[in-house]
Amino acid sequence: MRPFDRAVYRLVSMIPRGQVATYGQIAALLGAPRAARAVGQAMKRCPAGNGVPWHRVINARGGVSLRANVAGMLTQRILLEREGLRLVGQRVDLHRHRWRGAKRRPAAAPTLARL
DNA sequence: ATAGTGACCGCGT
DNA sequence: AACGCGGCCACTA
Repeated sequence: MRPFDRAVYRLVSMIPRGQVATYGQIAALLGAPRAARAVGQAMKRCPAGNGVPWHRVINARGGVSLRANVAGMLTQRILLEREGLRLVGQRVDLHRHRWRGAKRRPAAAPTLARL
């Protein structure tokens, strides 16, 4: 398993029950604020039944993202509802449930480091 | 090493 | 408010 993937799973595992994080948020916490898509790919490859609360990762609009299997989307929504999240239509109320637990890392724009 | 891909994101119609 | 477009960057073939 790739280091990046592990880092993503480790972070996702810290999201408490009843709260959610966005792909971009996870990316930012990893120090790569522009790598939201990569986080999505990591989640896509997330092995099932490994204890990682994959359903707590949603997109910036509070919606469930899944291309391939529609069943997966429903599953995610059901899991979220089961955790008592307040849904506004098809979307999670981010203002209310966004995870604020992890500390930001020193930051210093990683994009600049690339120059 | 290079080119293609996408469970994203933010901004402009 | 909803939709489209282009940038992004880690991963894959």
